[in-house]
Amino acid sequence: MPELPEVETTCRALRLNILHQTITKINVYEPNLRWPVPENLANLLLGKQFLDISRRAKYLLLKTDIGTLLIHLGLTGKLLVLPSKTPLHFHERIRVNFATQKSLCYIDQRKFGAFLWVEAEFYPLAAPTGFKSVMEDGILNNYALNHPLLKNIGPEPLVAAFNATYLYKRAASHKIPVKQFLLDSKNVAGVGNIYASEALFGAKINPFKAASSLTFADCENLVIAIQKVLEAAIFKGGTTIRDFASGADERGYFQTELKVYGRTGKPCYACKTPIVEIRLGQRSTFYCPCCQPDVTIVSHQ
DNA sequence: AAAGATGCCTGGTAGC
DNA sequence: TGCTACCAGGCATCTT
Repeated sequence: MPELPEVETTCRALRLNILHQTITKINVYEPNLRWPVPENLANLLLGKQFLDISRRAKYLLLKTDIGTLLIHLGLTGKLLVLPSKTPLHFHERIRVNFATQKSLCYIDQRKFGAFLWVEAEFYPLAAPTGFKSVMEDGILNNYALNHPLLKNIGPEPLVAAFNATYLYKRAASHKIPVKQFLLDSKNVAGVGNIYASEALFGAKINPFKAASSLTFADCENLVIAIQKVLEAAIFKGGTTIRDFASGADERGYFQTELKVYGRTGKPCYACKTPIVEIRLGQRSTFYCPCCQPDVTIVSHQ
């Protein structure tokens, strides 16, 4: 499933491959994604160019002069840039053809993704607090978009606004386990199930620990761990960008570096203790009971 | 008002 | 072999 690093890698690949190319044809083979694909999508996009491509959480924002195409990859979505003559993929739902004889192919087996349209009148807006650094860092290229799906999303994990001070303050009012806290995009954008477990391992924090009981030091460690694991995955994804053009992108980016996710019963890389799998908020959660001890306070008389 | 819990969408796969 | 349960991300909706 595409996590934030995959979406970011896709974003960068699209930027390299399809910016400023005139759209010549749009085929919608399956209009019933998570929400219906706008019926007039082809009319809207014909003759247009994508002038800017950015990411917010796990959403891709492809901007034209009249509006923005908002894409979410869902569970199984994939965007590939292929030669226009490439035969239709079995699970291909949408294809956007360019004058350059390239095509943007949206392949999504389970149709959980989304292709939505946001009129230009809803942007640009002043960047919300904390997002200016995105551009400054040169890591991401976000801009504000006034859309209901985006407006309640918390800070991007890789920007300066996401720091221990923010996290400590935010977590203080949330009594749920920190694992679930991290999965709520209102708290931090785009941290999915895999990276939540991985980051907690990196920070040596038990996933059951109440968010509100995190110490400031916990938050410092957690911010660093989240950023480290995401950046490492993005770096890895970056080395596979060429695959987007060849269509040979079948590898996934995170299979190599996972330390706890999916490693139930296997020895912890740090201490050899078997990794434990539990359910937390209907989600698989993995941790090392030795490296991430449950720190429930036991009172002694 | 804000936090937390639950349900839903699809389709492949594991287990029987 | 054919059936059911389960799982995934994240939004909508309901409850507290």
